[in-house]
Amino acid sequence: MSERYADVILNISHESVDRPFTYMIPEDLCGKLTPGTAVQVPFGNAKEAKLGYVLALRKEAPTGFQLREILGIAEKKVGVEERLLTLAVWMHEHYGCMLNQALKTVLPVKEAVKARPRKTGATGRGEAKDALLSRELTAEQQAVLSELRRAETEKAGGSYLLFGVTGSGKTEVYMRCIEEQRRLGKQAILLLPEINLTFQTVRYLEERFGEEVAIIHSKLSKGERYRQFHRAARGEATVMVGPRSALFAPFPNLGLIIIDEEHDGAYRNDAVPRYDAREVAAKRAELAGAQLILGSATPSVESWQRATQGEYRLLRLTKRAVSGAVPAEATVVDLRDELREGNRSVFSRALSEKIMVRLSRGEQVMLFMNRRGYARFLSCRSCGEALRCPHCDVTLTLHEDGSLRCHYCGYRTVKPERCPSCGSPYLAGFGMGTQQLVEQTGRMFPAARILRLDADAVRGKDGGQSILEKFRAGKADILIGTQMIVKGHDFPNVTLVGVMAADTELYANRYTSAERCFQLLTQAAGRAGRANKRGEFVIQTYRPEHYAIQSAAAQDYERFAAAELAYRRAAGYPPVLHMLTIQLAAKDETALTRAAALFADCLKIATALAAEAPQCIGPVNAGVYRVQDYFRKMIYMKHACYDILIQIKTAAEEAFRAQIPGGISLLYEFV
DNA sequence: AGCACGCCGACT
DNA sequence: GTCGGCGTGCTC
Repeated sequence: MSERYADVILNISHESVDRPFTYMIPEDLCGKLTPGTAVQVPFGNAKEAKLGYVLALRKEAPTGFQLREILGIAEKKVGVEERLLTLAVWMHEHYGCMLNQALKTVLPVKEAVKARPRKTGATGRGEAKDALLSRELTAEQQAVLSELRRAETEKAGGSYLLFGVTGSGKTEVYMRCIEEQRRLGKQAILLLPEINLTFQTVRYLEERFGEEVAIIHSKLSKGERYRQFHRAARGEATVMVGPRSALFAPFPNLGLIIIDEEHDGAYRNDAVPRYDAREVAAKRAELAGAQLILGSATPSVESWQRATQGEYRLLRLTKRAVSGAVPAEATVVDLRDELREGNRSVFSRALSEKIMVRLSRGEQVMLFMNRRGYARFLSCRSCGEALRCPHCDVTLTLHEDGSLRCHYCGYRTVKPERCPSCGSPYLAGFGMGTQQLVEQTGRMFPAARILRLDADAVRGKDGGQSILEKFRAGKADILIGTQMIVKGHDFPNVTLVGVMAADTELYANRYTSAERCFQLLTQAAGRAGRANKRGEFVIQTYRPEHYAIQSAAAQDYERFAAAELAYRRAAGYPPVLHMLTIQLAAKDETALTRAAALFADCLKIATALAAEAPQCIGPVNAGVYRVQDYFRKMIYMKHACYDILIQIKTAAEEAFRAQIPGGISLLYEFV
């Protein structure tokens, strides 16, 4: 071995040392290091040795440095598999985070926790058996599987979009694919949105894969999490199931990555690095030569476009594998007509009639309203001023206990007696929230037992579990809530779902608002009617003609996707063009303005040097300009080629950092 | 991130 | 004269 030197990345979160350093490899470590090995190195004048990771081995040393020696291999650290390291570098470049932040993401647990006696799983064997396998596959499932198997023998890898209606048996297809990989001696990763990682799911998977499945979820302790990753690294586990972070399971011979409910927003990490698990999964699959399967009944438009353009192979499951469940019957109510006819209540006549029917039959109702609190804002009837948060550029939400709260920063104050700007005592609440909806529902249906589930109800005690259980047990007739209630939970006795104001989502100032609206409505529709009871679904709206509402009512995904893609094309939004958003934030507004202008200049210069010029918008103030006393400005860059955006961003950032001292935070996100 | 180096104010 | 403030700059 003539590789006498190693490039090491240090485990220090600071941009000034966020680059590799070259060290000599001492005699006794020769041949023992591979990319990803955790090592102890001397650094600067630091008294203690620093932890670092070998990034690459090299034969020649760079000149101009007095090289120092690696002290030794850091024990009790899981070495990073080489490809995972490559993945970290890729994430560093694509999401604008520091290398060591990317590393921390890729190796979620670095430190071994003292080995504790293993908890014997509370998993009772046998009970979940009936819920799974041994069922005959449908013809469609067979076809999908043989398609996947054929591709596997032709050449490893490939990406697939499994577009399957609810109840078409996607999960069974996943299970068979995972078993196939096991037979081939390869490992598989199954990603699920956190909300789907329920006790039942976990038990089902353990039934199916026994000791070979490693499951991670948010309630796991750090030590247990570490153990699961360690089992994957040592080959004790061959299947990793979990949320986004399960993507980084250190499997040596990964053969398959499945992302279930791929449209789910939970696949975007909201902390640094702001990665999209679907993109990272595609990259990891590419590096490992593994197959990638994205599954959904309502795919994201990005994935749909890729599938229709042949980048992903489209696999369809159009028929329900389970007989009985019928899609809910939808009614769209135009709220403008209600007002015209003199109905000033929040319940349209159609909705209140349908609620009455359910109540008389002893069936349950869910009402969805995407705004918590009592009233959206409090404003003065004399001068028109609304009460605003002193730290953010938003109005304060009125809560039923008389408090005024900021939903951005958590600021709280009591409702004043008089208007702070003119002294008038006439303050009135506008815009209804869930708390007021509970009140109004109680007035409208005095006999009904009502429960509320939103972020406020969830806070504290058991995270809303008792509310859900109470409702499931039939101890209430109507459940009122925010989007929390439409995700995941199934209540067999719910036969009516009402969306109080479908438009709130549409008016959100984002290019994805129609897609979000469609997804929420589709999920809400899915809550109505199970098995033998036909469900009904009522959408109240001021824009009944909108394609998101029309296609959600018709439960026609493809119609929605076509309309949405046409809109994205016309407006030049993703996935037609890639869009990089750059957010600059600072407490000092003047410094921010200066920094934003400087960044824009750096972008201009970087653009001039690049082969192709992206479209740049901004700097403009963020939709909510100030949050928690930080001012925020945005710059948007759009271009058909992803790499051009990365290249220009990287060059601009370098020039920018050379000129700006600090106090300005910079955030990148591909949207 | 750490730690040293360096160049100006009040102390035994 | 020197002890110590933290601005600036470097670490393979």
